Amino acid sequence: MLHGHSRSDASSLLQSRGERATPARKAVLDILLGASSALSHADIDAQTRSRGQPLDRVTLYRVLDWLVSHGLAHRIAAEDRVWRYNVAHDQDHGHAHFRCSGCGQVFCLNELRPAFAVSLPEGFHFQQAELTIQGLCPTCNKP
Amino acid sequence: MLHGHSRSDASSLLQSRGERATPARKAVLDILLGASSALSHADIDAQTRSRGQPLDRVTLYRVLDWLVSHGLAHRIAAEDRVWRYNVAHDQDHGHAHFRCSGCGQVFCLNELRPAFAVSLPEGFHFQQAELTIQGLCPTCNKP
DNA sequence: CCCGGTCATGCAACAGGATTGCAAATATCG
DNA sequence: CGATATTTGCAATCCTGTTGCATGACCGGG
Repeated sequence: MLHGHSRSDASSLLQSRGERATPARKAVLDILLGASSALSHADIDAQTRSRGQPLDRVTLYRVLDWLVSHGLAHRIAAEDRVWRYNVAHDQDHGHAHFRCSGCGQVFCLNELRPAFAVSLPEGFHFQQAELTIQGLCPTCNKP
Repeated sequence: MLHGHSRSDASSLLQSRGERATPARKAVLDILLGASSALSHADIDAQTRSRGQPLDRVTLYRVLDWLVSHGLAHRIAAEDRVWRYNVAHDQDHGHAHFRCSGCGQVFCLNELRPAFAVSLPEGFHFQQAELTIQGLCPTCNKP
């Protein structure tokens, strides 16, 4: 998987916010920056492990929570009841997600900003909407 | 909570499909028919218990699975990673859900059929879309 | 430079939801 | 009625995620 990010991106991203750039945070953020789809805790754990710098399960959970609460990552709940994370893109306007019914991977569709006219039943108060599209990802779509 | 369903609705619904109308299925389906929002396993368990006909945890899971796989119920995964169920309404066109950020309850919005122009990235194959709206339910919306 | 406090990490134990295996009970069909 | 298939219940297990607590790293002030 080719991509243009390097370790330093993660560091500088953290530093530019005046936050501590600890090894765990740098590693996790770097992994997220290099991912092409949203990653689960298990995915990230596997990557830290294969990089030879395994993190404690709990530490990983806490780093992810920290990244989310500091606006650096975004957390997605999918049908399989597993949290998935990706780097937060600009605003947190309710964007759309794509879930592959073949492999279960979740992709963020940042471009897609569907307009829909919402008319809720009496008494309901609207706050935010999220669109989830299900289908086949490029890999699973191949014959 | 007033509603017009009775035990016999569940029975006849099952029988009209030529399926076994066991006590467990009748009870669960009846509960679902009388619910105003999607119910979790715990919700349904509590109701069977308060009715004096408690079901085994596992039996309840299996009855729910059975109902879903036979098109009688619909299963929803919410942010809290708890399955919720409601009676399946006609077609299974991807409909919309409302999740209350106050109490966590999930409501099915059967009427809402938002139109959105989906243009997926190259290689992705569309199957179905689902809209989740977050906000406050009538109860939590009261001052 | 060192001390004291704050923040981060790791380990262990736990929690809650859901699933699996297996045996007993129940229903269906010939 | 008896053979067969389906349902139910119980126990044990799994999987994801959390909490408590002690240790270790970092930072800022003297």
